Amino acid sequence: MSLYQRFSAHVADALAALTAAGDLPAGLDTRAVTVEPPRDPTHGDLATNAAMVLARPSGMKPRDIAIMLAQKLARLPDIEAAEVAGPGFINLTLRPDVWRAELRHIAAEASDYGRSTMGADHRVNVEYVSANPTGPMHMGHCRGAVVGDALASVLAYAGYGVTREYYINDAGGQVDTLARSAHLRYREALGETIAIPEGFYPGDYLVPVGEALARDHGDRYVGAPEAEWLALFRRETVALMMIRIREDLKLLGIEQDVYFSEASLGNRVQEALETLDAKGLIYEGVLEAPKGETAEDWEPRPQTLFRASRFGDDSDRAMKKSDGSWTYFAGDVAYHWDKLARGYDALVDMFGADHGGYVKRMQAAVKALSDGKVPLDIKIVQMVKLLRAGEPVKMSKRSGNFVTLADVVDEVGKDVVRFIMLTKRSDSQLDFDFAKVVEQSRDNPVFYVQYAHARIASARRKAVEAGIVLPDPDFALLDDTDLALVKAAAQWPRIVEQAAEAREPHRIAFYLGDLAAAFHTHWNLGNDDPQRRLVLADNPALTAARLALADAVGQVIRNGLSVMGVEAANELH
RNA sequence: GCGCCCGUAGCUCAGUUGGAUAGAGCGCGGGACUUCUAAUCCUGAGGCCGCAGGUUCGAAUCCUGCCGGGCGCACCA
Repeated sequence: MSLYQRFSAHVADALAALTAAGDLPAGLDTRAVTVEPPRDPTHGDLATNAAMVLARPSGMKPRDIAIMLAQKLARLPDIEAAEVAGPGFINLTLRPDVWRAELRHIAAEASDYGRSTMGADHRVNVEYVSANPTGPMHMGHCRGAVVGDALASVLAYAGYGVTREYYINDAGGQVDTLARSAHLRYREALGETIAIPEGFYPGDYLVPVGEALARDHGDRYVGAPEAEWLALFRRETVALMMIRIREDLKLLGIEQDVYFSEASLGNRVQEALETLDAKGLIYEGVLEAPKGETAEDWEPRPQTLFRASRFGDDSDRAMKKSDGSWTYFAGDVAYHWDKLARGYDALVDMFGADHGGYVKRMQAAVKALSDGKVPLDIKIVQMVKLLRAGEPVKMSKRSGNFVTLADVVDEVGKDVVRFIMLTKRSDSQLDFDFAKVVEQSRDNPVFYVQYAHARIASARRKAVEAGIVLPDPDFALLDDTDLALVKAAAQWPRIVEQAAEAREPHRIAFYLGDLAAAFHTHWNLGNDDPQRRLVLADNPALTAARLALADAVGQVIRNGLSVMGVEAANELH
């Protein structure tokens, strides 16, 4: 039980006692009662809004409730002061020993400090990346990959059962184009001089694919009609591309649990359609022409439609094209139907910004298929603008000349890429400047956090080098200035729960920045006052206590970084 | 025309899901330090939270309507 949960329970107990004594009416709804650290630290360590929330339903004045509640809370041994403030807040100041105990708690829990049970008994499927297997990973995929992966980690850390999943779009026309492009490279590998026509994939990455195909099949398919090789080339090329993609993802430390092939859906598409049909949600019809800009080639066509508009979408959506073949959407419906069948309590999809228009129909489908029981949360990930010392990096998709994920990881490192991708809310645009992200300065949050961790490690090294014999730490030696650091570290369990609840992993990065700042501030006190330094050669007892304090901060930084998929450094170069 | 996202300090962004006097970094003003706990630090100024209403004890946060920016708008994936 975290510190916050403990005091939450104290407040609940106090309210129950007041109710039992007849000071509060029975049956009050206390769900809106919160116990949180106030924004302004001068207001104490914790504050509760209980009196204000309960004023109306109890027909009492907030201050009257607050005074009664504060008196009860003030009697608790862990609480130094309980004061009524403002419109009816109760500000709680905890005894310093509470923070000393928390310090022991951090040390004891170590890498588990901050883990939560909030997600126990809940299984969540997080689908991310899901890049088309038509080329290696480039930077466009990178952010969704990192954010999705970190989100999955946050949820796991918060106790959810998490499946990390990748949907392979290996069934559409793009994959045929890929197979044809690979066939060209195959002929090239056998000695032909080829020209790559417009509309084919021109990238060099298909050269080794062509070589592999040539190795495996000889010249059997050189002059053969497409029907003889297309399916084979499609399958083998996709398989090779997926190997490549998984290697790329591994460079970022990402390994997903399930790689789900669209092509493997088979008759599940039909089954999903029938499931919807049984609910009366499928019909043959003609969609209205889109308003506004008149599409030049629009004409009314009868299609098999899903009544998405009943579930909040703007329009009904086609499951089958006018020629009777499945739409991409139909496959995705079947895929989500499959996920539902696997028994998840919640689904999360990461979408690129350009797929924003797809959100409502997907949610409509899941709502329809699960009878509204399983929420589908779709997170939109905005573009990353690549810069080099302030100048935009030029990319041309046509020539196949894009910045690959592998190149970027190679240049700046996995940890930098991952951290930077989490330094902003995922639905806002992000600048990624190759120069800035490796800069060693206060401006660079990666460095700033790593530097704090490295300083902590170096302080202990220094104590050892100085030959200081450290006794067991006695936290009674720590004063309020030291304990302020514990308060910052003790926020971690809350941050985990908030990030999981909001499904916003960037909160971890922001928190670590704050925690690092608190540590650096504490460290800097030693500049003016040598007695405030962590390592004091003439005071082994205080050194031991301060180093243990620093270790606790280091532990929390490590825990946070590990959720982000970033390694903590013990020294920087 | 419709839908979604966004609008917070000069700039880049946070903002504990409705809490108290709205925060951080950069930049700007002032100061400290000639060092190794300075790969800086302290401090100050800077705000109509796009605008106008509404909901309530209380709104940057929720609702409505405008204004401004981005994205998407039948069979592609």
